[in-house]
Amino acid sequence: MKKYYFRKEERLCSIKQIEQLYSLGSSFSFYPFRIIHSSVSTLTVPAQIVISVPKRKFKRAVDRNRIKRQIREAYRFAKTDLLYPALIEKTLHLHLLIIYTGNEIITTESIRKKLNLALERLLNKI
RNA sequence: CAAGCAAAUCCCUCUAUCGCCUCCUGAAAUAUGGAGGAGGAAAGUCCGGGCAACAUAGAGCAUCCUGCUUCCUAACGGGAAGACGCAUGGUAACAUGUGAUAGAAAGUGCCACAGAAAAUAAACCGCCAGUAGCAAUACCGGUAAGGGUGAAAACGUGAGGUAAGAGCUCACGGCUUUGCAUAGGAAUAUGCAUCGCGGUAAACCUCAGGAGUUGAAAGACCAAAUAGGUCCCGAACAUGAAGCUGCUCGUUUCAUCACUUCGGUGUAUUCGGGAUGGGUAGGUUGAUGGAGGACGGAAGCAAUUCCGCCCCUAGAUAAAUGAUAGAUAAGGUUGCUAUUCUUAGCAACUGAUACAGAACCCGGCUUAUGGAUUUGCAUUUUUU
RNA sequence: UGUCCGAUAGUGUAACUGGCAACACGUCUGGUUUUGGUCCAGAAGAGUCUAGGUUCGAGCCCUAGUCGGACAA
Repeated sequence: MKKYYFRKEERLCSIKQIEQLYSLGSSFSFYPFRIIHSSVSTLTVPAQIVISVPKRKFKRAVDRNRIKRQIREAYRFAKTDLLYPALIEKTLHLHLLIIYTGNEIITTESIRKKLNLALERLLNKI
Protein backbone atom coordinates (compact mmCIF):
# COMPACT_ATOMS: atom_id res chain seq x y z
CA MET A 1 0.00 0.00 0.00
CA LYS A 2 1.32 3.41 -0.94
CA LYS A 3 2.03 6.05 1.69
CA TYR A 4 0.91 9.55 0.89
CA TYR A 5 3.28 11.46 3.13
CA PHE A 6 3.97 15.15 2.98
CA ARG A 7 6.68 16.06 5.41
CA LYS A 8 8.76 19.06 6.33
CA GLU A 9 11.67 17.94 4.10
CA GLU A 10 9.44 18.30 1.06
CA ARG A 11 8.86 21.98 1.79
CA LEU A 12 11.10 24.83 0.74
CA CYS A 13 11.67 26.96 3.82
CA SER A 14 14.73 29.08 3.15
CA ILE A 15 14.09 32.68 2.23
CA LYS A 16 17.23 32.91 0.11
CA GLN A 17 16.35 29.84 -1.93
CA ILE A 18 12.86 31.20 -2.53
CA GLU A 19 14.30 34.52 -3.71
CA GLN A 20 16.66 32.63 -5.99
CA LEU A 21 13.73 30.65 -7.35
CA TYR A 22 11.83 33.86 -8.09
CA SER A 23 14.76 35.41 -9.95
CA LEU A 24 16.14 32.38 -11.83
CA GLY A 25 13.25 29.94 -12.21
CA SER A 26 11.15 29.58 -15.32
CA SER A 27 7.41 29.75 -15.00
CA PHE A 28 4.12 29.02 -16.75
CA SER A 29 0.45 29.59 -15.97
CA PHE A 30 -2.24 26.96 -15.89
CA TYR A 31 -5.49 28.33 -14.52
CA PRO A 32 -5.99 28.63 -11.58
CA PHE A 33 -2.29 28.11 -10.84
CA ARG A 34 0.99 29.75 -11.71
CA ILE A 35 3.97 27.45 -11.32
CA ILE A 36 7.60 28.52 -11.01
CA HIS A 37 10.20 25.77 -11.19
CA SER A 38 13.97 25.27 -11.41
CA SER A 39 16.14 22.19 -11.16
CA VAL A 40 18.80 21.92 -8.47
CA SER A 41 21.74 19.58 -8.10
CA THR A 42 21.25 17.68 -4.86
CA LEU A 43 18.31 17.10 -2.57
CA THR A 44 17.30 14.36 -0.17
CA VAL A 45 13.80 14.25 -1.72
CA PRO A 46 12.84 14.55 -5.39
CA ALA A 47 11.14 17.96 -4.98
CA GLN A 48 10.63 20.81 -2.52
CA ILE A 49 7.59 23.03 -2.95
CA VAL A 50 6.11 26.29 -1.72
CA ILE A 51 2.37 26.95 -1.75
CA SER A 52 1.37 30.60 -1.95
CA VAL A 53 -1.97 32.38 -1.99
CA PRO A 54 -1.82 36.14 -2.56
CA LYS A 55 -3.17 38.41 0.15
CA ARG A 56 -4.31 40.88 -2.48
CA LYS A 57 -6.96 38.51 -3.80
CA PHE A 58 -8.07 36.95 -0.50
CA LYS A 59 -8.23 39.45 2.30
CA ARG A 60 -9.22 37.10 5.10
CA ALA A 61 -6.75 34.68 6.59
CA VAL A 62 -9.44 31.99 6.84
CA ASP A 63 -9.83 31.86 3.06
CA ARG A 64 -6.09 31.78 2.40
CA ASN A 65 -5.60 28.97 4.88
CA ARG A 66 -8.41 26.95 3.33
CA ILE A 67 -7.01 27.22 -0.18
CA LYS A 68 -3.52 26.30 0.97
CA ARG A 69 -4.88 23.24 2.74
CA GLN A 70 -6.82 22.19 -0.33
CA ILE A 71 -3.76 22.53 -2.55
CA ARG A 72 -1.57 20.70 -0.08
CA GLU A 73 -4.04 17.84 0.09
CA ALA A 74 -4.22 17.64 -3.69
CA TYR A 75 -0.43 17.76 -4.04
CA ARG A 76 -0.02 15.01 -1.47
CA PHE A 77 -1.81 12.57 -3.75
CA ALA A 78 -0.51 13.96 -7.02
CA LYS A 79 3.20 13.82 -6.21
CA THR A 80 3.14 10.17 -5.12
CA ASP A 81 1.18 8.97 -8.13
CA LEU A 82 2.55 11.29 -10.79
CA LEU A 83 5.49 13.49 -10.00
CA TYR A 84 7.97 11.40 -8.05
CA PRO A 85 8.10 8.33 -10.37
CA ALA A 86 8.82 10.58 -13.34
CA LEU A 87 11.49 12.57 -11.51
CA ILE A 88 13.22 9.47 -10.23
CA GLU A 89 13.24 8.07 -13.73
CA LYS A 90 14.87 11.25 -15.10
CA THR A 91 17.11 11.67 -11.97
CA LEU A 92 16.02 15.29 -11.52
CA HIS A 93 15.54 17.40 -8.41
CA LEU A 94 13.13 20.32 -8.47
CA HIS A 95 12.23 23.46 -6.56
CA LEU A 96 8.56 24.29 -7.12
CA LEU A 97 6.44 27.36 -6.31
CA ILE A 98 2.69 26.99 -6.71
CA ILE A 99 0.77 30.28 -6.66
CA TYR A 100 -3.02 30.28 -6.65
CA THR A 101 -4.20 32.93 -9.07
CA GLY A 102 -7.95 32.25 -9.07
CA ASN A 103 -10.36 34.81 -7.74
CA GLU A 104 -12.63 32.58 -5.67
CA ILE A 105 -12.66 29.43 -3.63
CA ILE A 106 -13.45 26.29 -5.65
CA THR A 107 -14.13 22.71 -4.59
CA THR A 108 -11.39 20.34 -3.55
CA GLU A 109 -12.26 17.89 -6.34
CA SER A 110 -11.72 20.46 -9.09
CA ILE A 111 -8.47 21.65 -7.50
CA ARG A 112 -7.22 18.07 -7.57
CA LYS A 113 -8.05 17.66 -11.27
CA LYS A 114 -6.49 20.98 -12.23
CA LEU A 115 -3.32 20.32 -10.25
CA ASN A 116 -2.89 16.91 -11.89
CA LEU A 117 -3.13 18.53 -15.32
CA ALA A 118 -0.69 21.26 -14.31
CA LEU A 119 1.88 18.74 -13.09
CA GLU A 120 1.59 16.71 -16.30
CA ARG A 121 2.34 19.84 -18.25
CA LEU A 122 5.31 20.52 -16.00
CA LEU A 123 6.69 17.03 -16.70
CA ASN A 124 6.35 17.56 -20.44
CA LYS A 125 8.32 20.82 -20.22
CA ILE A 126 11.38 19.56 -18.39
C1' C B 1 -47.74 30.05 25.58
C1' A B 2 -45.74 33.94 22.53
C1' A B 3 -42.67 37.70 20.93
C1' G B 4 -39.40 41.85 23.35
C1' C B 5 -35.31 43.98 26.44
C1' A B 6 -30.96 43.16 29.66
C1' A B 7 -27.16 39.98 31.73
C1' A B 8 -24.38 35.42 31.94
C1' U B 9 -22.76 30.75 29.84
C1' C B 10 -21.93 27.33 25.64
C1' C B 11 -20.96 25.92 20.27
C1' C B 12 -15.97 23.23 14.25
C1' U B 13 -19.82 17.04 17.32
C1' C B 14 -19.25 11.43 16.55
C1' U B 15 -17.31 7.13 13.41
C1' A B 16 -14.02 5.28 9.38
C1' U B 17 -9.77 6.00 5.86
C1' C B 18 -5.56 9.07 4.48
C1' G B 19 -2.44 13.09 6.33
C1' C B 20 0.11 17.53 9.50
C1' C B 21 2.47 19.55 14.35
C1' U B 22 4.11 18.89 19.59
C1' C B 23 5.11 15.71 23.76
C1' C B 24 5.77 10.71 25.95
C1' U B 25 7.45 5.50 25.22
C1' G B 26 11.90 3.70 22.73
C1' A B 27 19.40 2.25 22.27
C1' A B 28 18.03 5.33 17.95
C1' A B 29 15.01 6.95 13.65
C1' U B 30 10.67 10.25 9.62
C1' A B 31 9.10 2.98 12.60
C1' U B 32 5.20 1.11 16.32
C1' G B 33 1.99 2.53 20.23
C1' G B 34 -0.18 6.42 23.38
C1' A B 35 -1.74 11.65 24.75
C1' G B 36 -2.89 16.54 23.11
C1' G B 37 -3.74 20.32 19.15
C1' A B 38 -7.81 28.00 17.58
C1' G B 39 -11.34 32.31 19.68
C1' G B 40 -15.12 35.22 22.11
C1' A B 41 -13.58 38.15 19.54
C1' A B 42 -7.44 34.74 18.09
C1' A B 43 -9.39 40.75 14.40
C1' G B 44 -8.48 46.32 14.66
C1' U B 45 -3.60 47.76 16.95
C1' C B 46 -6.89 52.18 20.21
C1' C B 47 -4.89 52.30 25.55
C1' G B 48 -2.21 50.05 29.88
C1' G B 49 1.37 46.56 31.98
C1' G B 50 4.92 42.39 32.26
C1' C B 51 9.59 41.08 29.91
C1' A B 52 14.33 42.67 27.36
C1' A B 53 18.32 46.00 25.64
C1' C B 54 20.29 50.80 26.02
C1' A B 55 20.26 55.42 28.79
C1' U B 56 19.84 57.75 33.65
C1' A B 57 23.02 62.87 39.98
C1' G B 58 19.00 66.49 41.10
C1' A B 59 15.85 70.39 39.37
C1' G B 60 13.73 73.30 35.51
C1' C B 61 12.13 74.32 30.30
C1' A B 62 9.98 72.29 25.84
C1' U B 63 6.73 68.34 23.70
C1' C B 64 2.71 64.82 24.25
C1' C B 65 -1.42 62.62 27.02
C1' U B 66 -5.31 62.80 30.72
C1' G B 67 -9.07 66.10 33.27
C1' C B 68 -16.34 66.04 38.43
C1' U B 69 -15.47 62.82 43.28
C1' U B 70 -14.19 58.38 45.85
C1' C B 71 -12.88 53.47 45.26
C1' C B 72 -10.98 48.89 42.40
C1' U B 73 -6.57 47.37 39.91
C1' A B 74 0.16 45.48 38.47
C1' A B 75 -1.49 49.61 35.48
C1' C B 76 -4.86 52.24 32.34
C1' G B 77 -7.84 56.83 28.38
C1' G B 78 -10.67 50.52 31.68
C1' G B 79 -14.38 49.23 35.56
C1' A B 80 -17.76 50.15 40.09
C1' A B 81 -20.52 53.39 43.20
C1' G B 82 -21.93 58.36 43.66
C1' A B 83 -22.37 64.01 42.49
C1' C B 84 -23.91 67.55 38.86
C1' G B 85 -25.73 68.91 33.88
C1' C B 86 -28.72 67.75 29.43
C1' A B 87 -32.70 64.97 26.73
C1' U B 88 -37.32 62.06 26.93
C1' G B 89 -41.67 60.50 29.86
C1' G B 90 -44.37 62.14 34.23
C1' U B 91 -48.68 67.06 37.96
C1' A B 92 -44.80 65.61 41.10
C1' A B 93 -41.77 62.22 43.53
C1' C B 94 -39.03 59.80 40.19
C1' A B 95 -37.58 56.52 36.00
C1' U B 96 -34.72 55.67 31.56
C1' G B 97 -30.85 57.27 28.45
C1' U B 98 -26.61 60.23 27.97
C1' G B 99 -22.23 63.59 29.02
C1' A B 100 -13.86 65.14 26.87
C1' U B 101 -18.02 67.36 33.28
C1' A B 102 -10.99 71.50 35.81
C1' G B 103 -10.50 77.05 34.75
C1' A B 104 -13.93 82.34 30.54
C1' A B 105 -13.22 86.35 37.82
C1' A B 106 -4.82 85.43 34.89
C1' G B 107 -3.93 86.99 29.83
C1' U B 108 -4.39 86.85 24.25
C1' G B 109 -7.41 85.74 20.06
C1' C B 110 -12.09 84.84 17.33
C1' C B 111 -17.54 85.71 16.83
C1' A B 112 -18.76 85.47 8.85
C1' C B 113 -23.50 87.75 6.73
C1' A B 114 -27.08 90.91 8.85
C1' G B 115 -27.27 94.76 12.40
C1' A B 116 -26.48 101.38 15.20
C1' A B 117 -23.45 98.25 18.06
C1' A B 118 -20.42 91.42 18.58
C1' A B 119 -17.73 93.67 23.76
C1' U B 120 -11.85 99.44 27.37
C1' A B 121 -16.89 100.70 23.73
C1' A B 122 -20.84 102.20 20.53
C1' A B 123 -26.56 106.51 19.06
C1' C B 124 -29.62 104.31 12.79
C1' C B 125 -34.85 105.08 14.13
C1' G B 126 -36.85 106.55 18.74
C1' C B 127 -37.09 109.41 23.78
C1' C B 128 -35.43 113.96 26.55
C1' A B 129 -32.94 118.81 27.76
C1' G B 130 -30.49 123.20 25.67
C1' U B 131 -29.57 126.82 21.48
C1' A B 132 -31.43 128.97 16.69
C1' G B 133 -36.15 129.45 14.21
C1' C B 134 -43.14 131.79 13.69
C1' A B 135 -43.05 126.69 12.39
C1' A B 136 -41.23 122.48 9.74
C1' U B 137 -36.56 121.61 11.15
C1' A B 138 -31.20 122.16 12.09
C1' C B 139 -27.07 122.04 15.59
C1' C B 140 -25.21 120.30 20.14
C1' G B 141 -25.54 117.18 24.37
C1' G B 142 -27.86 113.24 27.40
C1' U B 143 -30.11 108.35 27.18
C1' A B 144 -29.51 101.33 26.18
C1' A B 145 -36.40 101.66 28.26
C1' G B 146 -38.82 100.52 22.85
C1' G B 147 -37.90 99.09 17.27
C1' G B 148 -35.65 96.09 13.69
C1' U B 149 -30.91 92.34 12.74
C1' G B 150 -28.83 87.96 14.35
C1' A B 151 -27.10 81.60 16.69
C1' A B 152 -26.11 85.14 20.51
C1' A B 153 -27.75 92.16 22.16
C1' A B 154 -24.99 93.76 27.89
C1' C B 155 -28.92 88.99 33.80
C1' G B 156 -34.88 88.65 33.90
C1' U B 157 -39.61 90.75 36.13
C1' G B 158 -41.74 94.66 39.01
C1' A B 159 -41.26 99.18 41.76
C1' G B 160 -38.63 103.57 43.04
C1' G B 161 -35.98 107.25 40.66
C1' U B 162 -35.29 110.83 36.44
C1' A B 163 -35.77 116.17 31.88
C1' A B 164 -35.75 111.29 29.53
C1' G B 165 -33.35 106.93 31.06
C1' A B 166 -30.04 103.27 33.03
C1' G B 167 -28.31 97.33 38.48
C1' C B 168 -28.47 103.94 39.39
C1' U B 169 -31.25 101.98 43.97
C1' C B 170 -34.62 98.33 46.15
C1' A B 171 -37.62 93.54 46.23
C1' C B 172 -38.05 88.73 44.11
C1' G B 173 -35.62 85.32 40.89
C1' G B 174 -31.33 82.94 37.61
C1' C B 175 -26.09 81.91 37.06
C1' U B 176 -21.48 82.75 39.58
C1' U B 177 -16.66 84.19 42.98
C1' U B 178 -15.02 84.26 47.95
C1' G B 179 -15.86 83.46 53.21
C1' C B 180 -18.58 81.19 57.28
C1' A B 181 -22.04 77.48 59.32
C1' U B 182 -24.57 72.68 58.84
C1' A B 183 -24.77 67.56 56.32
C1' G B 184 -21.36 64.21 53.76
C1' G B 185 -15.29 60.39 53.46
C1' A B 186 -15.31 63.68 48.85
C1' A B 187 -17.55 65.68 44.43
C1' U B 188 -21.61 68.43 46.24
C1' A B 189 -26.21 70.16 48.67
C1' U B 190 -28.73 73.77 51.99
C1' G B 191 -28.57 78.58 54.60
C1' C B 192 -26.28 83.51 55.53
C1' A B 193 -23.00 87.41 53.98
C1' U B 194 -20.21 89.30 49.91
C1' C B 195 -18.28 90.14 44.71
C1' G B 196 -19.72 89.89 39.66
C1' C B 197 -22.97 89.09 35.07
C1' G B 198 -22.35 87.51 26.31
C1' G B 199 -20.31 82.99 23.97
C1' U B 200 -16.05 80.03 22.64
C1' A B 201 -10.67 76.19 26.09
C1' A B 202 -12.97 69.12 20.74
C1' A B 203 -8.95 78.28 19.89
C1' C B 204 -4.06 79.57 22.04
C1' C B 205 -3.51 79.11 26.99
C1' U B 206 -3.54 78.48 32.72
C1' C B 207 -3.83 74.88 36.64
C1' A B 208 -3.37 69.73 38.47
C1' G B 209 -1.57 64.77 37.52
C1' G B 210 1.45 61.62 34.35
C1' A B 211 5.13 60.07 30.41
C1' G B 212 13.30 58.03 29.58
C1' U B 213 13.94 55.62 24.43
C1' U B 214 13.30 51.30 21.54
C1' G B 215 10.34 46.72 20.73
C1' A B 216 10.55 39.52 20.55
C1' A B 217 12.45 41.24 13.42
C1' A B 218 14.14 43.09 21.38
C1' G B 219 17.84 40.24 23.67
C1' A B 220 21.08 35.66 24.97
C1' C B 221 23.84 31.27 23.25
C1' C B 222 26.04 27.54 19.59
C1' A B 223 28.19 27.87 14.92
C1' A B 224 29.57 24.77 8.72
C1' A B 225 31.85 26.29 4.02
C1' U B 226 34.47 30.43 1.68
C1' A B 227 37.25 34.96 2.10
C1' G B 228 39.95 38.01 5.09
C1' G B 229 42.22 39.44 10.60
C1' U B 230 45.77 37.84 14.68
C1' C B 231 49.39 34.30 16.55
C1' C B 232 52.74 29.95 16.07
C1' C B 233 55.73 26.41 13.16
C1' G B 234 58.32 25.10 8.62
C1' A B 235 60.35 26.39 3.81
C1' A B 236 61.96 30.04 0.24
C1' C B 237 64.32 34.85 -1.04
C1' A B 238 64.45 40.56 -4.35
C1' U B 239 68.04 44.21 -7.03
C1' G B 240 72.98 45.89 -8.62
C1' A B 241 78.41 45.15 -9.17
C1' A B 242 82.55 41.85 -9.26
C1' G B 243 84.66 36.72 -9.32
C1' C B 244 84.18 31.26 -10.90
C1' U B 245 82.25 29.60 -16.56
C1' G B 246 82.66 29.79 -23.74
C1' C B 247 77.09 31.07 -22.48
C1' U B 248 72.61 30.15 -19.34
C1' C B 249 71.44 28.14 -14.67
C1' G B 250 73.96 27.92 -10.29
C1' U B 251 77.33 29.53 -6.56
C1' U B 252 80.77 33.02 -3.62
C1' U B 253 81.79 38.11 -1.86
C1' C B 254 80.18 43.22 -1.28
C1' A B 255 76.37 46.90 -1.28
C1' U B 256 71.10 48.24 -1.31
C1' C B 257 66.86 47.67 5.59
C1' A B 258 67.75 47.77 11.15
C1' C B 259 70.40 45.87 15.37
C1' U B 260 74.69 43.21 16.72
C1' U B 261 78.64 40.43 21.56
C1' C B 262 80.19 39.95 14.16
C1' G B 263 78.42 33.87 15.37
C1' G B 264 73.90 35.77 13.60
C1' U B 265 69.00 37.86 14.75
C1' G B 266 64.82 40.76 13.54
C1' U B 267 61.52 43.24 10.05
C1' A B 268 59.18 42.85 5.25
C1' U B 269 57.35 39.46 1.11
C1' U B 270 55.65 34.53 -0.80
C1' C B 271 54.05 29.39 -0.05
C1' G B 272 52.35 25.32 3.12
C1' G B 273 50.39 23.59 7.87
C1' G B 274 48.13 24.51 12.68
C1' A B 275 45.64 27.43 16.47
C1' U B 276 42.40 31.40 17.64
C1' G B 277 38.91 36.00 18.10
C1' G B 278 34.86 38.34 15.56
C1' G B 279 31.02 36.57 12.74
C1' U B 280 27.48 35.04 7.78
C1' A B 281 24.09 30.77 6.28
C1' G B 282 21.75 27.77 9.73
C1' G B 283 20.24 26.23 14.63
C1' U B 284 18.93 26.62 20.09
C1' U B 285 16.70 29.88 23.50
C1' G B 286 13.49 33.97 24.54
C1' A B 287 8.30 30.96 24.02
C1' U B 288 3.99 29.40 26.78
C1' G B 289 2.55 27.33 34.63
C1' G B 290 0.26 32.47 34.22
C1' A B 291 -1.51 39.71 37.50
C1' G B 292 -4.15 31.26 34.94
C1' G B 293 -8.98 28.87 35.42
C1' A B 294 -13.37 25.99 37.93
C1' C B 295 -15.92 25.20 42.66
C1' G B 296 -16.95 26.52 47.87
C1' G B 297 -16.60 30.10 51.88
C1' A B 298 -15.65 35.18 53.90
C1' A B 299 -15.40 40.89 53.33
C1' G B 300 -17.75 44.79 50.36
C1' C B 301 -23.84 48.38 47.76
C1' A B 302 -20.57 47.00 43.65
C1' A B 303 -16.11 46.72 40.68
C1' U B 304 -12.93 43.63 43.35
C1' U B 305 -10.01 41.28 47.22
C1' C B 306 -8.70 37.24 50.68
C1' C B 307 -8.83 31.94 52.17
C1' G B 308 -9.49 26.64 51.08
C1' C B 309 -9.47 22.82 47.54
C1' C B 310 -9.07 20.89 42.62
C1' C B 311 -7.29 21.26 37.43
C1' C B 312 -3.26 21.95 33.44
C1' U B 313 -5.66 23.66 28.98
C1' A B 314 -2.16 24.96 21.29
C1' G B 315 2.95 26.19 20.78
C1' A B 316 3.67 26.57 14.93
C1' U B 317 8.20 29.48 12.74
C1' A B 318 7.42 30.57 4.37
C1' A B 319 4.21 29.21 9.70
C1' A B 320 0.59 22.72 12.06
C1' U B 321 -4.67 22.13 13.93
C1' G B 322 -6.74 19.32 7.42
C1' A B 323 -9.34 16.31 3.28
C1' U B 324 -13.03 12.66 1.85
C1' A B 325 -17.31 9.52 3.04
C1' G B 326 -21.16 8.44 6.47
C1' A B 327 -24.13 9.39 10.96
C1' U B 328 -27.28 11.78 13.94
C1' A B 329 -28.73 16.48 18.13
C1' A B 330 -30.96 21.35 18.06
C1' G B 331 -32.93 23.85 14.00
C1' G B 332 -35.08 24.75 8.86
C1' U B 333 -38.38 23.44 4.45
C1' U B 334 -42.36 20.48 2.37
C1' G B 335 -46.44 17.04 2.81
C1' C B 336 -50.24 14.30 5.68
C1' U B 337 -53.43 13.69 10.16
C1' A B 338 -55.94 15.87 14.52
C1' U B 339 -57.42 20.63 16.27
C1' U B 340 -59.84 25.59 20.09
C1' C B 341 -56.40 27.92 13.83
C1' U B 342 -52.58 27.84 16.70
C1' U B 343 -50.15 23.93 18.36
C1' A B 344 -49.09 18.59 18.52
C1' G B 345 -47.70 13.94 16.10
C1' C B 346 -45.71 11.26 11.83
C1' A B 347 -42.91 10.95 7.16
C1' A B 348 -39.41 12.86 3.54
C1' C B 349 -35.50 16.25 2.36
C1' U B 350 -31.79 19.41 4.32
C1' G B 351 -28.40 20.15 8.21
C1' A B 352 -22.16 20.76 12.67
C1' U B 353 -23.77 26.59 10.33
C1' A B 354 -22.59 33.17 11.67
C1' C B 355 -18.29 36.42 12.41
C1' A B 356 -13.87 34.61 11.80
C1' G B 357 -7.50 31.51 12.19
C1' A B 358 -3.10 31.91 17.54
C1' A B 359 2.50 34.25 16.04
C1' C B 360 6.17 36.74 23.17
C1' C B 361 2.40 36.99 27.10
C1' C B 362 -1.49 39.32 30.01
C1' G B 363 -5.66 43.34 31.54
C1' G B 364 -9.16 46.34 28.97
C1' C B 365 -11.60 49.11 24.87
C1' U B 366 -13.60 49.11 19.91
C1' U B 367 -15.49 46.66 15.72
C1' A B 368 -17.84 41.97 13.15
C1' U B 369 -21.26 38.14 14.24
C1' G B 370 -25.53 32.79 13.32
C1' G B 371 -27.76 29.97 16.87
C1' A B 372 -28.72 27.30 21.81
C1' U B 373 -29.50 27.40 27.21
C1' U B 374 -30.35 29.85 31.97
C1' U B 375 -31.82 34.03 35.00
C1' G B 376 -34.27 38.73 35.65
C1' C B 377 -37.75 42.62 33.95
C1' A B 378 -42.26 44.59 32.40
C1' U B 379 -46.35 43.62 28.55
C1' U B 380 -50.22 40.83 25.74
C1' U B 381 -53.45 36.46 25.11
C1' U B 382 -55.79 31.91 27.03
C1' U B 383 -57.27 28.73 31.17
C1' U B 384 -58.22 28.08 36.46
C1' U C 1 5.20 42.75 14.03
C1' G C 2 5.54 47.99 14.65
C1' U C 3 5.32 53.27 12.91
C1' C C 4 3.27 57.15 9.80
C1' C C 5 0.30 59.50 5.95
C1' G C 6 -3.96 60.22 2.69
C1' A C 7 -9.35 60.00 0.79
C1' U C 8 -12.85 66.68 -2.42
C1' A C 9 -16.90 67.04 -9.99
C1' G C 10 -15.20 61.76 -14.95
C1' U C 11 -9.40 62.79 -14.01
C1' G C 12 -5.43 65.71 -11.60
C1' U C 13 -5.16 69.21 -7.77
C1' A C 14 -6.80 73.99 -4.53
C1' A C 15 -9.68 75.83 -0.41
C1' C C 16 -4.97 80.41 4.98
C1' U C 17 -6.70 81.12 11.49
C1' G C 18 -14.04 76.95 11.10
C1' G C 19 -18.02 81.46 7.57
C1' C C 20 -21.19 81.00 -0.42
C1' A C 21 -16.46 74.24 -2.09
C1' A C 22 -12.30 76.87 -6.58
C1' C C 23 -8.95 75.86 -11.01
C1' A C 24 -7.24 73.05 -15.25
C1' C C 25 -8.21 69.02 -18.53
C1' G C 26 -12.37 66.23 -20.00
C1' U C 27 -18.14 66.16 -21.15
C1' C C 28 -22.43 68.71 -23.38
C1' U C 29 -24.71 72.92 -26.30
C1' G C 30 -24.11 76.88 -29.78
C1' G C 31 -20.87 79.64 -33.23
C1' U C 32 -16.70 79.78 -36.83
C1' U C 33 -15.30 75.87 -41.19
C1' U C 34 -17.38 72.29 -47.12
C1' U C 35 -16.20 68.70 -42.89
C1' G C 36 -12.95 67.51 -38.69
C1' G C 37 -9.35 69.81 -35.55
C1' U C 38 -7.87 74.57 -33.52
C1' C C 39 -10.36 78.85 -31.73
C1' C C 40 -14.68 81.75 -29.46
C1' A C 41 -19.16 81.90 -26.21
C1' G C 42 -22.04 79.34 -22.65
C1' A C 43 -23.86 75.23 -19.58
C1' A C 44 -24.08 70.88 -16.70
C1' G C 45 -21.51 67.96 -13.39
C1' A C 46 -19.69 67.41 -5.78
C1' G C 47 -22.19 68.34 -0.95
C1' U C 48 -16.10 66.81 0.43
C1' C C 49 -14.85 58.04 2.23
C1' U C 50 -18.80 56.36 6.30
C1' A C 51 -21.14 57.14 11.21
C1' G C 52 -21.43 60.05 15.55
C1' G C 53 -20.00 64.42 18.44
C1' U C 54 -18.23 69.86 19.66
C1' U C 55 -20.12 74.57 17.56
C1' C C 56 -24.93 79.48 15.74
C1' G C 57 -22.30 77.11 11.67
C1' A C 58 -17.59 71.62 10.02
C1' G C 59 -14.02 69.89 3.80
C1' C C 60 -11.23 71.98 8.17
C1' C C 61 -11.69 70.39 15.21
C1' C C 62 -12.55 65.46 18.16
C1' U C 63 -13.90 60.02 18.40
C1' A C 64 -14.85 55.31 16.03
C1' G C 65 -14.80 52.62 11.49
C1' U C 66 -13.82 51.58 5.84
C1' C C 67 -10.46 51.77 1.87
C1' G C 68 -5.69 53.03 -0.27
C1' G C 69 -0.49 54.01 0.27
C1' A C 70 4.53 54.67 2.45
C1' C C 71 8.48 53.30 5.89
C1' A C 72 11.41 49.94 9.35
C1' A C 73 14.38 43.65 7.73
